[in-house]
Amino acid sequence: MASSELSLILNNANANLYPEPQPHLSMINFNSNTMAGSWDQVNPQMWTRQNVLEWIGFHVEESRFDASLLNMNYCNMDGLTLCATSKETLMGMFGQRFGGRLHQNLESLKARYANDLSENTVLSESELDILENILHDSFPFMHGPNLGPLLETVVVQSSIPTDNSETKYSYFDEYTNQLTPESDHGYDSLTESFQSSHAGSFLNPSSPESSSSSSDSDPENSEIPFSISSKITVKQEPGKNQKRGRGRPPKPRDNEGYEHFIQSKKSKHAPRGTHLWEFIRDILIHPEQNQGLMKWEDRRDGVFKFLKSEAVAQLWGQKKKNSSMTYEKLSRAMRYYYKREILERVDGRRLVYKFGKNSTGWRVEETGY
DNA sequence: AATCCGTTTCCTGTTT
DNA sequence: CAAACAGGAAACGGAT
Repeated sequence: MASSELSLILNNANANLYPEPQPHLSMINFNSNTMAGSWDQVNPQMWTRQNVLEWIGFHVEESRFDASLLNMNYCNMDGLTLCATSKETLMGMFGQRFGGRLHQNLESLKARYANDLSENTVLSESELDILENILHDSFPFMHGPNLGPLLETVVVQSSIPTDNSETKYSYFDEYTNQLTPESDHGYDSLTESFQSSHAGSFLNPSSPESSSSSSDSDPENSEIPFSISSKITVKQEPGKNQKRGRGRPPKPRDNEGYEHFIQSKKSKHAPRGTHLWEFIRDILIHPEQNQGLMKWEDRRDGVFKFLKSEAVAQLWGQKKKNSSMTYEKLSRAMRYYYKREILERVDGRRLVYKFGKNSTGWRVEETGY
């Protein structure tokens, strides 16, 4: 291949995949390992505040949403409260897109546990009254008609089966071509220009935590607008079907979840740029951008192939500011992934690899296509 | 300062 | 024969 052609490919691919560094992003890392957290194993109605935070964080990561625009007050609620929140309200709190996305995902999670719940989640009249009052308190900006659906969410939706096909990941459609699904290290990608143009206005207009990096973000003083589960309990047969994690829940201590929400990016594994496997994944899931560098061999199984191995290596090197990167060296790093089960071996097929169980963000269900 | 992690570099040998 | 694959060993650079 002529070197000019190669450099053209590299420049285009890099420009497409990684357009502009975006310093304001990635201020928050909700979960450095980016897999769904423990919330994924638990009925949303049983989520602790921590679970809710992790869940929001997961979606922030996954959609590469600019977390600094979140109003943290809106994130401080438990699962029951969350489940009681209507789509409209979520959109009001988190914006049309992100709120809608959260809602969609919440619906499918609720549906997943609908059967368990239908027999247990019955609120008494008095509980309903209390709930209604709480909801009024929690959403003072909402009036009459909005609360009806909110209540219905708690009482009715938990028993709705998975029939609302429209909700199933359909939110991905509008993101599909722009989003890099979750990634634990917030490196720049083509999603970011998208981010900045969509994350705007709705959130955080008055949030005290918004951008101030200084001393004012004091979680102790932040308001906690929602708390239902602390005042109301869902009726359950004692000891029956209590779908919650084993043992003692992670030490919560009010507002610590909030703290964690803010801090985790700083404290845990800070961003170190992308990992190789994420880089590869992102090439694959943006086929329109990848200049024929790689292709899926089996999309569902996560099997893929290098078409231009040296070009990919150059691109990787370019990203790491290492002009001497070669496929030979890159492939050594790939082979290290076998042990960690980020990749699986594919025997007898040259330049073919397969994503393993410890990789995320490449599946159809995750990317939406 | 020490250590850990995820590579990067180099190398020898094997397979396709 | 060339290109890939396999992995050991050691070095490296960033982060904790």
